[in-house]
Amino acid sequence: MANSASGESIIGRFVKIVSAFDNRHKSMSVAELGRRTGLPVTTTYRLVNDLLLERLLEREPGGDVHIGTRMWELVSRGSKMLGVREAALPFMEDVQAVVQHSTTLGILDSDEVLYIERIGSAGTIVDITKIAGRLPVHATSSGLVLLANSPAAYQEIILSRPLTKYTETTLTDPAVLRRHLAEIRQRGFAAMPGVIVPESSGIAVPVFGPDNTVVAALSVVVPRNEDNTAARVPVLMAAARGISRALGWRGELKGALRQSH
Amino acid sequence: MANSASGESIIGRFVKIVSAFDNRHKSMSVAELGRRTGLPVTTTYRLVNDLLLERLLEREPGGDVHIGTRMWELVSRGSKMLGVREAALPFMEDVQAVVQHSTTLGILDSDEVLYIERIGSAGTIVDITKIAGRLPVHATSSGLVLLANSPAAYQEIILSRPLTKYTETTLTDPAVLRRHLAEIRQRGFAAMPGVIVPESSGIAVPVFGPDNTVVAALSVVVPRNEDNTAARVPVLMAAARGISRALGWRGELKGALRQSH
DNA sequence: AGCAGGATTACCATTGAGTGGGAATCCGGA
DNA sequence: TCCGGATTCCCACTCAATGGTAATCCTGCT
Repeated sequence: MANSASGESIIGRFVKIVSAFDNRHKSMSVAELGRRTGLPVTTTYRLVNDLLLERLLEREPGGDVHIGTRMWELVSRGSKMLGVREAALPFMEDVQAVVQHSTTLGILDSDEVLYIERIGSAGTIVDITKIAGRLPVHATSSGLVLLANSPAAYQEIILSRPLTKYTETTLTDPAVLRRHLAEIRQRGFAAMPGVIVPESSGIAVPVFGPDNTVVAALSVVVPRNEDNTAARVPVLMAAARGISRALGWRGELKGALRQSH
Repeated sequence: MANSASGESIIGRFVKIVSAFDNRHKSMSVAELGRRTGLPVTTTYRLVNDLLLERLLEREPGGDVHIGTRMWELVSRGSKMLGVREAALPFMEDVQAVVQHSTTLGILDSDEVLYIERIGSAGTIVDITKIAGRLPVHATSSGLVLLANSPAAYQEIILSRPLTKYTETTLTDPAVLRRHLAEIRQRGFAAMPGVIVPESSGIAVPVFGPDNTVVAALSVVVPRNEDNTAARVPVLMAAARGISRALGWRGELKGALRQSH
């Protein structure tokens, strides 16, 4: 589906171009953009011009281009995620005020955890979480909470793959994980010490949507030595319930009704 | 530049499609999408499929489509705005804790103010500001702060157009506005009672970037009757300085140096 | 079940937008 | 001034994109 010799659609090339920008490369010359994407020079320039016309890219004085405001605007107006993020923000601040380290909000996206918001006091802990960053489900507390509340079929897909062992405490045995997931589902939270970075541990709880499904995971990352789980879980749970309610969740009514059938 | 009868590029159509989604229409059937965009049926389906492949759009169980996670991710990783937003968030929370009404962060984007973040207590005041919302520069405190710190040429472009008078207090006379802008630039803040909605008034201050230019405006919206400007300005200014510093601003050094030449 | 009306997919001839190599031009630094 | 890279211009080729029409799939209604 494409006019190009390499057989890509314009949409594909568009994604390539936008993907060329990241945390470390927020702007670059068109020539460099061409190099990074591997697209032919002329093609790059033509496409970039189209994008500039639509203000999806913007040209800065030096000649370099960067992702345009329009792009952000389009996404923000129509994206469903913004609802969750906005509803969560005040509660996250509350959690952050108490826990003081690093509070994150993550959702499940194509077999990984995608962090859509993060609050962290200036110079805190080792926390590799970044906004719009991704981490594997099996090695994060958020991921395990999300996985535990996913359809069984999905769980099996994840569990049946080779799981990377990041640290000594990372769980990689499907059987052990399955047991853990059941526990998490029942207790309502996941506490994972040093699963991906040895020095810090994460605690996560589920956030519910109107239809009683889990839409996100709220979590805190704290230094492993002061990992006071018992005290933190209630704080997180209260915040998560607040977020859930703001999203239109009405307690566990539905679940109860379903059981009565 | 397009294959289409109507003479649009694919990029243009892509924008049309994404634009079809907004606050009130976060998901819809492909057919409706076609209607809203005015694109031929077949074309819509083909394009949507391309977008689904790249995960820029996502299909939900019912068959409706909505803007994909990938879209948000791409933008968030490369966009320059995120830096400002993230740096500002904690300070905005501080302001919000004191002022209690509604705190916003806005930037200048093609002759309007684009609000990139907003915090508001649950049920507060009349405040039409929305995240990713736009308002005219001449009728908002944020807009006036941004305009006051823009190149003179840009100011003149704005002032030379017909300016809508939203309420009795909206300034529309170029001469008066010019004087106001000078004042704002000198005093370092703008306080506008009921410029766009009669019942509420806004106070805004500039946020500086590393090169000492104004990159955003921090503002609060309060009920007009308790418009305690004198008390609010220092709070805002302190926060704005904090944000600026987080962005790499180093006081007014550069300005001072320039003067010494 | 059978039917109406819309959403979705399949088919297909047509064509001009997109393509990309190459050359000319425009920079900024040595 | 010269040089190397970035950017723009030029242009012939061609297949991806186009957009009708028609078939098929749903879904709710009678």
